[in-house]
Amino acid sequence: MGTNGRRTGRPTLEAVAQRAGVGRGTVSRVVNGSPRVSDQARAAVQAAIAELGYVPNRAARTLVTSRTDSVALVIPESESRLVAEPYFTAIIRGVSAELADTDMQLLLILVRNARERERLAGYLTSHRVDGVLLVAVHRDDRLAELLERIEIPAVLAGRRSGTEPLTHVHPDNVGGAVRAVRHLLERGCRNVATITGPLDMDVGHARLQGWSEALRAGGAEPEDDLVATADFTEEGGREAMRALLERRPDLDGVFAASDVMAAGALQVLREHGRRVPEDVAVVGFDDSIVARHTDPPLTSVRQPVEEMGRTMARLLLEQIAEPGGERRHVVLDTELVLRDSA
Amino acid sequence: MGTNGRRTGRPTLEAVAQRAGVGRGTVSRVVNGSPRVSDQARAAVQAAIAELGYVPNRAARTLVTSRTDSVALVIPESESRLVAEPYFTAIIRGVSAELADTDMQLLLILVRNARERERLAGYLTSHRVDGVLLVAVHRDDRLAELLERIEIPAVLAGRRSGTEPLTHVHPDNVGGAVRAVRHLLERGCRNVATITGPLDMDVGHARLQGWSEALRAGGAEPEDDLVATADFTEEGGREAMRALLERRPDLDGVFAASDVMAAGALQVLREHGRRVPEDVAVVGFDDSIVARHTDPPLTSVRQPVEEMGRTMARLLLEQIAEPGGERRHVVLDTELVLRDSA
DNA sequence: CACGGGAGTGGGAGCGCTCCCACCCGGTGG
DNA sequence: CCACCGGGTGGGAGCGCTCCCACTCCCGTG
Repeated sequence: MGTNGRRTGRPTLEAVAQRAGVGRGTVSRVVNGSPRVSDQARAAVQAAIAELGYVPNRAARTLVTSRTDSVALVIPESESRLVAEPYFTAIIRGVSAELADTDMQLLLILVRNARERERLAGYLTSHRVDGVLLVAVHRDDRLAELLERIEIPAVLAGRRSGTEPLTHVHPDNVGGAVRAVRHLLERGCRNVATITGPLDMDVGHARLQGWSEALRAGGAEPEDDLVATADFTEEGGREAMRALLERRPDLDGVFAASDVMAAGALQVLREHGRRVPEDVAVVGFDDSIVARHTDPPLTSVRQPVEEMGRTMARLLLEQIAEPGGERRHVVLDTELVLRDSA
Repeated sequence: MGTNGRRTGRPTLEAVAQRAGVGRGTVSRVVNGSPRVSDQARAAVQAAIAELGYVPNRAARTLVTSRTDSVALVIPESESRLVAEPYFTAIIRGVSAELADTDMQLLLILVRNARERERLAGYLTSHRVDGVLLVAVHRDDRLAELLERIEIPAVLAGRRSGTEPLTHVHPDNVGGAVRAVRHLLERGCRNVATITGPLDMDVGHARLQGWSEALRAGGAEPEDDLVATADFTEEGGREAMRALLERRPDLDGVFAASDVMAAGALQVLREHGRRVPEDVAVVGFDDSIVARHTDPPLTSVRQPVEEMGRTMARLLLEQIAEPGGERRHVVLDTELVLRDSA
C-alpha cells in the first residue's frame, strides 16, 4: 500500500530493480540491451526478471518513446475481391513470418470505403503505427499519396507507376508475361491474344507490355485486336474471351493476366467448342489454387507472393530503424509452372 | 520551453483544455462521453478539439486504464494449410467489418510452432490485448486451454467438443451434412459414401454424424466401409476416394466434408471412368472458390463464414464490455448450393 | 601523487492520460 | 436564515517506462 496502489498483479520495472538490488536505470538498460552494464548487474537483473516473470509494459514504453512497435498491413477491400484471394493470405503469411522474430505487432486494416479511408488517415497521422504496408496499389492511389504526404515509413506491394518514389516490392510482371508468351510461341502458337488486367494498375500494364515484348522478340507484331482488357474477375475473363473470339477467330493462344480470368476464358473456349490446348493454348498468371482445378489444369506464371510479404516486412523494418535511408525497389523473379492448358 | 518539453507537435488534452478555457477533467469527460458536463462546456471543448485536430494518445490512455482497445485474431498456421484458405480471408473480412465502427484495433497473430505458441502465451498473459478470437479449433486445443486458463475474453470459431465452455461460433455442421446427404438420397443414390475430415476436430466429427443421421432418416444404415477419413487436403481426398472405390465399387454418391477433398475425389472418379454425376454424385462442403472451378462444378454446402467472423467479433466485444457475462454459443445456418456434380 | 576521464550506476523528471477528491454554487427543506 | 445536497468543475496523483544528468569509482597519464 502507500505509494504503490498497483491494480494489476504484474511486476513492474521497479519491482525487478528492487529484487535485483539495482536501480531502475540499470534494469532498463538490461532490458533494452545496452552494453553499458556490468556482467554482474546484468546477471542479477536477468535472474530477477525470470523469477518475477517480468514483461515490459508496452503502453508505458510507447508513451515515452512514441514508438508503437507495431506496423499496419492495409488492404483496400474494393480491390481485394478482384485480385485472387490467396494472394492476400500469402502476403499476410510472409509478413507475419518476417515479423515473428521481432516484437513488432501486426495490425490488419481493411479499408472498404471513403469513410474508412478517412479514419485510416487520422490513424496514421496520429502515428499509431511505426510503419505501413500497402497492397493492391493502383495508379493515382489515394492511400499511397497519403503515405507519401505524411512521411511515415511505408512499403508498397506493386507501384503506382514506373517512377514510384516510395519503397516497393513486386514480381517481375514483364518478365513473367514474356515467359508465358514465349512458351506459347514455342508451342507453335501463331496468334497469341492477351486478356489484360485493369490498365490503370501497373501490374495490368506491365503484363501487357511483356506480351508485346515477347511477340516482337518472336518476330510477330502485337496487334490491337489481340488485346482485350478485363478487371481480374472471372466474368471479366469470360467477356474478354468472347470479344477476342469474335474479333480473331484465328487465335490459337491466350495469355491471361490472372488465373481467375483464365478460368473464365477456359469456360468460354469450351462453350465455343475450342479444345484446350489443342486448338487454343492458355496460360494464366498467379499460380493460384484455381489453376490446379480448372479443366484442363492451367499452366501459369508463379509469383512468389509469400516471399514478397517477407521482403516487404524486411524493408519496412529497415526503414523504421533508419528513417532517413533511401527508398528501395525490389523485383522478385517469376517462374512458369507447366500444366495441361499450354 | 519551461515545463513543456513537447517532442511531437500533436496537441494534448492539456492544450485542448487551455484552448477551450476549461480544465483537463472536463475535456476528458467530453472525449469519453460522460453526461456530467454542461452543454456549454461540451460545445467549447468540441470546438477546441476540432480546431486543434486533437486525437487522444492511445498509449497514455492504456497506461492508466490498462485497456488496450485491441483484439487479437489468432490463426494456428499448421491448420491453415488444411482448411480451405478462403475461409480465413472471409473470417478476417467479417471480423474487420464488425470492428470498423469501434475504435478497436485488430491484431493478426499467426502461430506456426511451439516457440511461437509460447510467445503468444506470454503475450496474452501480459494482457496486451483485450480479447482473443481463435480459429481452427481442434480437440485438446492447447491454445483454447490457454485462453480458458488465463481467463481472457475469447471467442472460438468451432469448438473442442460438444461441451465447449468458451464462447464459440460455428456453422450447423450436422445440419449441413444432413442437407447434403438428403439431397443425394433424393437424387436416387443408394450407396452414399463420405470422406470425413480429421475426427479429432469437432467439425470432422459433426459432418460425419450428419451423414449418419441423414442415412438413417432415409431408411438406410450407415455402413462403416462407406466411411473414409482424410485430412481436408486434396491428396487426402484422392486417397480416401481410392479406398472407397476399392471397398465399395457399388457406391453411387459421395459426401465430402470439404470442397478441396471433393476436388481430389472428382479426379480419382474420373481416372476410374466414373461419370459425375451420372454414375456417382458428389457434394462438397464450404462452397469455396474451388467449387466453381472443378469439373464438373461442385454442389456444395455453403457456410456463412463472413457472418461467422462478424458474430465472433460482436460476441467478443460484448464479453469485453461485460467480463462477468455468461458464455455464449451461436450456430449459424448452412445452405446447399446446387451445381452440376449432384 | 594529483588529476582527467571513462565506465557503471541511481534516480528525478516527465510522457499524456484517467481517476478521484475537493471544491463551488445555486436550489431546496427545515 | 442556514445547513444540506448534488450537478458541474479543476487539478493533483499516479500509471510504468525511458531519458538524461549527476555521481561514484578506478584506471591511466603527466
